[in-house]
Amino acid sequence: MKHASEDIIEALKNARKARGLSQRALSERTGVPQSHISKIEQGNADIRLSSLIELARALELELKLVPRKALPAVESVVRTVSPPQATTSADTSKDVRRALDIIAQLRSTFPDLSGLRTLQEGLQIASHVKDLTRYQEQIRSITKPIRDIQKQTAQLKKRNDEITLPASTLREITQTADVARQLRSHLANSPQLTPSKPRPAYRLDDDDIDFRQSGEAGDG
Amino acid sequence: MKHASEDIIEALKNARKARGLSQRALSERTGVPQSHISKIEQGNADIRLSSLIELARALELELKLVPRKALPAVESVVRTVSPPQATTSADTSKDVRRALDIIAQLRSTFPDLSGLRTLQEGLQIASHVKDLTRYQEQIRSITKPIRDIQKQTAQLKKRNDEITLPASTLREITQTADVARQLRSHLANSPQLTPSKPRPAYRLDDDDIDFRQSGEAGDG
DNA sequence: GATTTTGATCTCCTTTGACATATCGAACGC
DNA sequence: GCGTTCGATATGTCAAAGGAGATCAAAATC
Repeated sequence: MKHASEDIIEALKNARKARGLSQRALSERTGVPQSHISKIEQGNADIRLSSLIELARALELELKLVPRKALPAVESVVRTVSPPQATTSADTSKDVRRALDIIAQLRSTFPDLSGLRTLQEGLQIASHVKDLTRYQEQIRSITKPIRDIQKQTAQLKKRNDEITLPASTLREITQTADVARQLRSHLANSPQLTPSKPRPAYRLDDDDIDFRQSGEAGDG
Repeated sequence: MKHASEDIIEALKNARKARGLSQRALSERTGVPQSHISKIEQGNADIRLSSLIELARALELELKLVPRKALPAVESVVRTVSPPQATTSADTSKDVRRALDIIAQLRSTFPDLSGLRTLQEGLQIASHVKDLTRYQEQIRSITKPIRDIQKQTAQLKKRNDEITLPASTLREITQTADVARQLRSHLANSPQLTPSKPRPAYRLDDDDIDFRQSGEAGDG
């Protein structure tokens, strides 16, 4: 249905996840059925004000009507007071591992997508870095699209025999690959990389990649 | 029905009035029937998110989900960016005159309510002050309850023959009377009072009161 | 590999918002 | 007085939310 409410709904969803709550957990706190929460987060329900407030309160959020004029200032304040989020480095590592699994699947389905390999390279290097705190944002911007793509293909798999990727998805892969390339060069210069335990000539795993600033020059 | 949505609804209502829009005018802009807007502002409708956003946008407001932690900061910012409101002194004078009319009615119905006399005194003094800008807030906090009380009694009048005031209303009158007393003492010291045209020994109108710090001491 | 968790989806039924339309009393202006 | 505007209400219709289930596939966990 997609209302103009997207932002609010998105914020609600993010808040729930940020607090580590499942839909069912939130359902128990609020009395709102899980099925309904799902519909809401999907954007398939035009929720009532009382319900919205109820959900928001359970997530320690308050609904505010702010003058359009004051919006930028308010957003800035919110960003300052409650920083982007405290994702732990451990969470990020988990994300990386999960994304690598997904990429492995995807690569077997789409062997000819070079972008996937670039993504894999970037993430594999990242998976060997102990503290990913500094790279959280970059990594998230890689892992998130990957999960999205997987969901897409999963849906396609259910219906069709033939799996095809829409142009938009291909473009997303390309863009994300750029981020992965950036990440790789950042990490290559990182003091964090040399450490851990000595690895035989940088050969890491079975399918692992040599990540010393390997040429591949072109960046776009 | 009274949901926790009160604040939002109140803000919406205030925003409409601040922009000088009638319910019908807002209705035309948004397509939402006036009858519905009335119900909403009355608190008798649990509005849907899409409708709320629509109304808000028409009033140049944006709905925001802000972390409870950031609330004070946000409220402060909003106050700074969009100042309290520009009620004109003329509007205030009008409010005062209207409230005086209402009090006259109320006093004839409830001759034994001394609080009403205190209110009348304060407002009558105010009605002779040219520029009420400095006292807008105080005056509003007097006139608003008066109008509310009138609405209550008006409703009672429709049903019953006997008109009685609930204890809560009596308490409201007492509290408001305190504000009126404050206002009177403020105005008594105001340079604005002496002015206008010479009045015969401060006898103003037919039912007017001598407002040089007149005793009347007792408050109960 | 087996089990639990999670989120999406469906059904059945009740409640209620949204809209249209009309009326009402109070207040204001002419 | 007379017409207008304002906000509050009433009635009837329709679509969608709310609520209580249950089911299911994919993920996460062990």
